Amino acid sequence: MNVLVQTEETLKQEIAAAVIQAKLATAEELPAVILEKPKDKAHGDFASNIAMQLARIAKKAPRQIAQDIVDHLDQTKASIEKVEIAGPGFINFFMKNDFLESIIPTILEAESTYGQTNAGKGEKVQVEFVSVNPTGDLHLGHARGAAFGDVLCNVYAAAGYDVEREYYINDAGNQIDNLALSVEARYLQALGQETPMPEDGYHGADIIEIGKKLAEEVGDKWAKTNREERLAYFKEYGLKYELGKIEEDLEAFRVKFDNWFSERSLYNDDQISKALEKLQQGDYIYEKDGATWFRTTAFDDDKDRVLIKQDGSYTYLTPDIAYHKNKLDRGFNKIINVWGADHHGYIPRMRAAIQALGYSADKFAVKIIQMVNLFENGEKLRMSKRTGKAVALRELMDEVGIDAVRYYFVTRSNDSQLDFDMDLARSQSNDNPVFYVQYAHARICTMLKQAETKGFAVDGEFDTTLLNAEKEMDLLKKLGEFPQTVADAAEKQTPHKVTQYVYDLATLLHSFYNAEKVLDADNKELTQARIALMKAVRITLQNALDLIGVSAPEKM
RNA sequence: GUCCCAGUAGCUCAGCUGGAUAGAGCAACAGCCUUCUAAGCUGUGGGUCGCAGGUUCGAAUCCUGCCUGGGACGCCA
Repeated sequence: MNVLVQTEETLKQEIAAAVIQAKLATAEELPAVILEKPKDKAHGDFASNIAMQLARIAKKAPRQIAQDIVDHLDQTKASIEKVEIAGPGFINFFMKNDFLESIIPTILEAESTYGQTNAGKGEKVQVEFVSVNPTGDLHLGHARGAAFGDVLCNVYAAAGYDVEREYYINDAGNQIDNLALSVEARYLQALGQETPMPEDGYHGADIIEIGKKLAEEVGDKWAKTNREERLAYFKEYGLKYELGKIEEDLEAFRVKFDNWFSERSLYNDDQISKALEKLQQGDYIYEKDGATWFRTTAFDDDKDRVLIKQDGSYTYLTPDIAYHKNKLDRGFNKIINVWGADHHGYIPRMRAAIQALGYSADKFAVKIIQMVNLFENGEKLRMSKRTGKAVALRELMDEVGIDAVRYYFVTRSNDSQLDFDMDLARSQSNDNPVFYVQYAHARICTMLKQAETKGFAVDGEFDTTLLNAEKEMDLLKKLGEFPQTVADAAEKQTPHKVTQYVYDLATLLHSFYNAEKVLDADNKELTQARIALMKAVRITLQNALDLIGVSAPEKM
């Protein structure tokens, strides 16, 4: 198990015991003991604010309380080297260094599994993301959602959750009919006929491509047949083409789904009417103005929502409710939807639906991916699917590189808008932090190769107690944090914490590299210990990069 | 008008459940390669944490109001 976490737990227990022994509070009154890792090393390895928290209960000055706690603390049991009371009443703990000794062996043994925990206890989680309508290319904004969703899933899996990735295919409804009409227009144009695009048509280059392809494959065959048949064929043709392209692009972006869920399948076995029935049973449905309404205001929505329009067709919401029912019925403890910022207004009605279906609202979570503003030549570019001028994911991967794009997108918090500068991304300069991290990994690989040629045993015995330099201690502590960082990232659904972590670790490695020489023929013992340290850092860097979906090159 | 997100260094952004002197990268400035990769390291300068109240031992963080930017408010999807 994770040594650092264990040390922390023991310390917490000892503090709690000391508080009770010192009669500062009863077991019932005692608040949860919180240990933080101080930013400033002068404040020790852990710091506790328990004395301040107890000020009211114990009716004493915080510093006096802190002193009482320290007096009753079993320092040996908690592996404490030194305790200090500081500031308004913080207790700073300096731990014995031996708590770091087991970190390297732990990592070397765990190897690619280092960082994994059972924090999630096998809880079943489903993440639905991307889910772009199959009517055009994936663009920049989708890339952000794809990177976020994918890394979130990786993090979940590493933290011991049972996670499934799903893509919801909107293969029914209006937009698909529009696709057929757009394909038709492009097809006829490819045959040389003057044909206007439909009003709500899709203007992307991919549709032009489909038109040309069709014209080449079948000539004017479809120009002569009746329109209904033609459109039906074009719909399926376009759908298949677009989906294929999306899947291909995503796979190139290193995103693979476990499940591609078709909206149409909901129609096939009456899932929509069953969902409607369920709402009906709860009396959340009523008729008005010739339409069928869902009383979402019963669950804090602004207004009620139409489910069945006057013309008898469903709104987008209706099959979506059935879809969410389907997901929950599959037994997930939590379903997470990753949506673009423009859909955030949709959350209250979906949450209402979840509750009206009889599920607890906290099983349902939405992660909103804020907009990406694209800059080129210092100018902001508009992203519009309609006009087809958006920068495609494919283009990004070709020009910027997959590693850089993925890394960049998961560096930022999902609910912050971000600027993407095409010129900067293209430049491949050292402005790009992904190289910084990859370089750290490559550096270690080079050292390890050198070690072999210089006759050091790369898999030999080593004594970690020799690692006493400040930079070595910093590295060890950081290495020990990794499993907790991953577990935190999963629990808080903040994959960017892993990116921050890997960057920090790379910084410590570079700093260490410049301060200390690893391969030293005059000090074989220390060299062996440092080689082991380097191996542990390399493994951790690689594992973290794997979570982000970025490659860990052996040389650069 | 209602709702959501954001507002932190010149720029792009971190800041965990409230904690000690608010951080990083880029940009600026000054150093470091006969020694394991300089895509690196070390140091310096740079801040009314949008504004005003409140909560308390303590607020960038929580609450209220306001300001600014973006987005959403369809029997579209």
